[in-house]
Amino acid sequence: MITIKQFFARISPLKDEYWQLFSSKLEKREFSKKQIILQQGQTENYLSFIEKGIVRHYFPKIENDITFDFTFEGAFFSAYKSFITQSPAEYNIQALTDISIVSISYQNLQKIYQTTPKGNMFGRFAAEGLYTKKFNRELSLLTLSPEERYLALFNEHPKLLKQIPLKYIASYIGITPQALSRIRKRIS
Amino acid sequence: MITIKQFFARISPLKDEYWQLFSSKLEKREFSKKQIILQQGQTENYLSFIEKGIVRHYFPKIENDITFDFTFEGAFFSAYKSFITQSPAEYNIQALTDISIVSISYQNLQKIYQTTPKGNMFGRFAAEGLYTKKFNRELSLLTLSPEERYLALFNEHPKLLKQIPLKYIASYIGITPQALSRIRKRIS
DNA sequence: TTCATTGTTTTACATATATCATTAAAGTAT
DNA sequence: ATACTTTAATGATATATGTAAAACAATGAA
Repeated sequence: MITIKQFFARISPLKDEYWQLFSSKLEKREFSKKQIILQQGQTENYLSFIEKGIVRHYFPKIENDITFDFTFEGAFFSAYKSFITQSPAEYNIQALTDISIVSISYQNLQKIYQTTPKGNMFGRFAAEGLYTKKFNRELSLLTLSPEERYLALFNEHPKLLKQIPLKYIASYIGITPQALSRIRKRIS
Repeated sequence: MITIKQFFARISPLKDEYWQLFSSKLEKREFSKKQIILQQGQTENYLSFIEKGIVRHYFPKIENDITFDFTFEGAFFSAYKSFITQSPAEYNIQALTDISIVSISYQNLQKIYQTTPKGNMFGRFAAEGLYTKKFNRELSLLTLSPEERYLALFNEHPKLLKQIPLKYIASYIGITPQALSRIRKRIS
């Protein structure tokens, strides 16, 4: 469990007065395991911070979903393109565990942008974080083997990973569930 | 050859008055083939539009560079993270051909942001484009085979691809030059 | 033009993953 | 508890890519 307040406290340029403004706009939301948080075709209304739990981003397919992202405790998520353009999302977001998230709506974020000159700081911070994550992901897919990607993920989130079904992790790594099962056997 | 003015004409929300303001800040720059546009460690000062030529983004390595991006005519490029945070770039950007680009500096872009209420529109547009490119790239690396990635790239830029050394394309696709050589033979 | 360097292709072999099939285990619903 | 469904593990086989070495081609510098 990591509260958004703790998270903010670590971002030095964002002072108390900003937090006051910001926290007044936050909405606490809860979802149960396997629940769909955002469905393909809906427009993303929130930028969300995970206080507890794990979230999965995927393209729903008849045969096999394509899982392309996980978000863990202490990080922001959103169907970002849908959020900033306010157009329909291309994919689903799902709770993999029971989760607690804290969200700010598109409308409220716009208000903050307009209320204070430093308003954009948070939006930029979130955008940078999401962009950096995608960038690192690209490098991971480009330069590491599936086994190395699994180990990297495992080292970052050893406990949390145990709560994710193997087939989703396999898809995220870019291999079949069979192959991941063998990798696990090999490295154990 | 695609001018930035033609590009702007296609973005309907950005009207003439915006173009007037914007174009006055643009700097035309030229680089010759193989020239380094931005070196690792330098801070990116520009967001640039390619009117003519091809650009390569890569991590310089002793043994083998890691080429992770190409930008072609008619698109924007920047060491984006370096640009928005005004901190040192992690990688190199190089001209693969003689190129003509049109750039706007960080300072001038900030001025535009402050001058007009619609100022952010352009910045957002550029950011969206770069984010979308990374997103599609992630899907490509996740769901396509190296051969399929090569064919996709080839179909998008059949002529331009001929101007890029095989080893850079191989790195971008995530395979060795030998493997790409075999793929080319196989599909020809 | 010549020589040296760099880039590309080819061959041989090792290996990891894909695919298909089967069995075991876990999870879900009745 | 039982039956049913989904997920995971295992085995056999095929294939694409990695690696290493060598030949060949293209490029650039002197």
